[in-house]
Amino acid sequence: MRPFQVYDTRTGTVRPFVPRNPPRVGMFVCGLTPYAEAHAGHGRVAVVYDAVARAVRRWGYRLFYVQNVTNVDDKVIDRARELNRDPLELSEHHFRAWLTAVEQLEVRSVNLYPFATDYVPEIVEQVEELVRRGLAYVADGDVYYEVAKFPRYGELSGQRVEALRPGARVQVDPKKRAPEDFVIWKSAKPGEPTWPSPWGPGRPGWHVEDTAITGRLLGPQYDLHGGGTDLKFPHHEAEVALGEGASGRSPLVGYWLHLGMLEMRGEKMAKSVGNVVSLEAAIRIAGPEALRFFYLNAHYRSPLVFDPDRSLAEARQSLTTLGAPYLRLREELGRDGLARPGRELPPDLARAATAMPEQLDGLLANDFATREAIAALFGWSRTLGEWTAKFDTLSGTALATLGAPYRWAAEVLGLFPERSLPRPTADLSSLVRVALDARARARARNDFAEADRLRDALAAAGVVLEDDAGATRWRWRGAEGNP
RNA sequence: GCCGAGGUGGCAGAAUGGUUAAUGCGACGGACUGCAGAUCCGUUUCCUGGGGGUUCGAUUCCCCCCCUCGGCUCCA
Repeated sequence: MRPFQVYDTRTGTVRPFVPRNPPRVGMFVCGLTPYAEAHAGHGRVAVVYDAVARAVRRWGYRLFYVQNVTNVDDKVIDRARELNRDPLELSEHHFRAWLTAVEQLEVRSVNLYPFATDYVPEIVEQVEELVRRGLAYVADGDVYYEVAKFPRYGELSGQRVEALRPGARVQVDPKKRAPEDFVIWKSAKPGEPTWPSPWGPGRPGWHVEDTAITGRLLGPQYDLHGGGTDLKFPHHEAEVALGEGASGRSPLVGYWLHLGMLEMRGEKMAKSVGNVVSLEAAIRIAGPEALRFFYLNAHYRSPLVFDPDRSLAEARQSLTTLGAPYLRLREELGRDGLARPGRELPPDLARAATAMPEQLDGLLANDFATREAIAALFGWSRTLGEWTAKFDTLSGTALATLGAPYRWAAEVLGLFPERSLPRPTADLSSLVRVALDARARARARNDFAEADRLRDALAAAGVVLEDDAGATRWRWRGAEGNP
């Protein structure tokens, strides 16, 4: 297991990571409330924690990664009512769309997406335990957590209960003993999905679902908890109070990893502002590889400016530059294979290539500094710049050696997925070659009108040409992740 | 008001108590092209919100102020 360090919000410091039960690591990330289309900010959550999970696994830990789905809550119910749809069906629909989107983004590391409604028995059990311990009280079919009974409340976020401004955004519920108390079980209202409970039919409050799920799947104490920084308070603070209150053990979470917000030209991305770019649209505009690159091209804790007119185009250009040598390598290897004869690498270059993955791990092991790793990868692409013209002289093994840093990026950062490889369709390739020959002959007799006509026709068929010194290269459009 | 995260070149965005403050985008120039594109090479010396302090030295550490973003108890 490779040691690494990580910033923990609770202590406000970067600390060496020490799992509770090595090599096992439990990680929970607050997932979607699928009441509407996911937006580009949600995509950052999916991609960043995916990269975290990939790295932790690469470093030899046995990670179990859970991302919950809040498929029943006020927003889901309200929205379903507006649309005259069933709430659970509505959230199921948006969750499916979410899965489709994140799969395009190469998010492959989540072990389980538990739905809140599948954990109602665990939720009820936890609420009962809290009532039994005197930390929660029943009022008219609702159950509230009594914050005053949990002295550590506020430790995660640094909030002092007496300094809060009650009702700043949310109406204070008159049934509460204190404004800071929060509901953990809600009595049924007409037309809402409900479940039986000792306090009558009702449904879970928001915060408990997470601790009930993690209690069941990860135990009373686990290692990593992620989510947007906007959830730090009250949601994560409430999770601490619930989880530690119910189990009597502290801390609930070893390391809290909070993700910076995606900012739309200095404003938060929000439906009310009307500046939301849906995740699906961002994927369509940028291409999934470039969008993933965009998210990882900043430190996860920093806010990240998302300018729809610039960010995605810039990410796409950057990724093309970064991957250009790798694209060439894969073209050569895809055609001739590893056994291809040719020159071997100068020893220092071979050594540099072999050493890169370890260096990249080292950079990432410092609080998941994906941006640092990407900068180093750009350095590698620049090193290969002068070699790209000579790739056709190198042996297959030499080419594979040069590709090591990119394979690291594919494994850990999820860049350069296999699907962006040139399509190896030999029969079509021979047809393309026929057209290229015709075009070469046209050019030889200076018939450029005919040459351009052939080039345009090939382009229309998805074949991109590059005239280079002496030779014309071609590849399928989309090979660089450009649909 | 309180809590938290931030403020770095035209833009995005790293890092650091100390020679030229990464990297990318953009821009400009060049190579290659019939042209275009892609690719490659080079240039882009005057960039760390403001004011104090500590220090031989501060962008980094401390204090005050300004600004932005997130949160303030079922919230986008």
